[in-house]
Amino acid sequence: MAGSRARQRTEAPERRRGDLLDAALAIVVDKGVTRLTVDEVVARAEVAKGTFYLYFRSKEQLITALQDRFVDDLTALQRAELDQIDAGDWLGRLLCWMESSLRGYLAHARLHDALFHHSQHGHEADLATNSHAALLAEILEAGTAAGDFALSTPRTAAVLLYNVMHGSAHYLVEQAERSPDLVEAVIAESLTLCRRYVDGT
Amino acid sequence: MAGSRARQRTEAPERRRGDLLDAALAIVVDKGVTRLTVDEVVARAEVAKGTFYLYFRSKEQLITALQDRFVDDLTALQRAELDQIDAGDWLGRLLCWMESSLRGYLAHARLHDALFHHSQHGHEADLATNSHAALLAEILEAGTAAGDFALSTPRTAAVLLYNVMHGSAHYLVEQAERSPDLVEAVIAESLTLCRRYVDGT
DNA sequence: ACCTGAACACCGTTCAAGT
DNA sequence: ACCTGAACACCGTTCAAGT
Repeated sequence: MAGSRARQRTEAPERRRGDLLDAALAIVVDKGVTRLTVDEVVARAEVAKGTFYLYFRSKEQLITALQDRFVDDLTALQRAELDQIDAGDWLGRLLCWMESSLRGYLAHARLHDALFHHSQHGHEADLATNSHAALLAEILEAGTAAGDFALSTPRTAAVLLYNVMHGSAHYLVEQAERSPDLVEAVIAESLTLCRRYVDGT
Repeated sequence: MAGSRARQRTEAPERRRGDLLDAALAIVVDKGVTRLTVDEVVARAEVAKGTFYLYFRSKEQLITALQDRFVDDLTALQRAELDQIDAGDWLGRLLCWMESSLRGYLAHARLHDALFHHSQHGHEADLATNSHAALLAEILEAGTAAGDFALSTPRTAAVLLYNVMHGSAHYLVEQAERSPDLVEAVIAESLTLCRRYVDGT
């Protein structure tokens, strides 16, 4: 999207780095992480091969940077959605988090799958490094404090529910014959699980 | 474990294949899939490099074969555990599946992590190809038929609960300071989730 | 300071030649 | 039929030389 013509000898470093990330993103989307080569990244970004290593320590660190950007973007979008919900409606927030996460991941299925389904160190459900899971933890803690949720350890519950969401999204992405019905069924069942789980007995 | 001395010029093909798998397994455990090289596999199995390609189409197919063996072994063990539970106790079976899966994965944490946390095509929650998830689906269907579980779509529920288990196990494996307390807390919370979820309202 | 691209090292895969 | 290992191809990383 950032078309640069008549490139100067040197660019603002942040711009260069962004160009490389954008180039890598496009490649990952259509070939996956494994078949992405540094050669192709630098060709697309129109820089020499050595330049790549001025901005990234390795191919692996490039992928990590892409993952971070992906999660941060998604979380920011969701925070905006959540802000539309009435203060105090904690169950509503939880269901919103679950449903919009599932739909969000599905909307970016190819990228999500390509980025996360292979890497060495997944943040996955780690509340300390995954801002998306942390958002869920916030909701569960607040709802529990408000007396709406019957959870003895909201942060542990966040890990479990994050995995329900993440695994379900992944499952839907993998299903070759992914009918809209299947998507809706999995989302509905995920919301039922949320409701019953936080409700206590 | 299978010590072969004074190797013959040719071996029984199944034996050869097993030797290669065993060699690969040992390497994966201590270096991970990415740093496993075909060179090291053939060195450990004491065959020439070309021989590897008589038994496996590629390095990737070797990893898939290792994954399949891992899941099959684990499922077989669990089936034996489940057979010890009173017929008709479906909640007991479900809780047994959840707890013993978590403990089983943790016991083989390094291998599980090394094998599955990077691959291109995860069976993950696919009931058709993952015999371990299928076992859970069996329990949920039977328990629902018996009227013990209030699940409208047991097979979808199986996907969700499989992801709770798998994700939680993975989370525990990742946690650097994994205290026994954390393990117990996550297991207890997983069982609570199971109970509340299948119980209905 | 930032950039270049040739050279290097590593490793997955193939294949002509052996028994 | 099964096995060998040298040769090939590919690609991540480095580094001496340029502006």
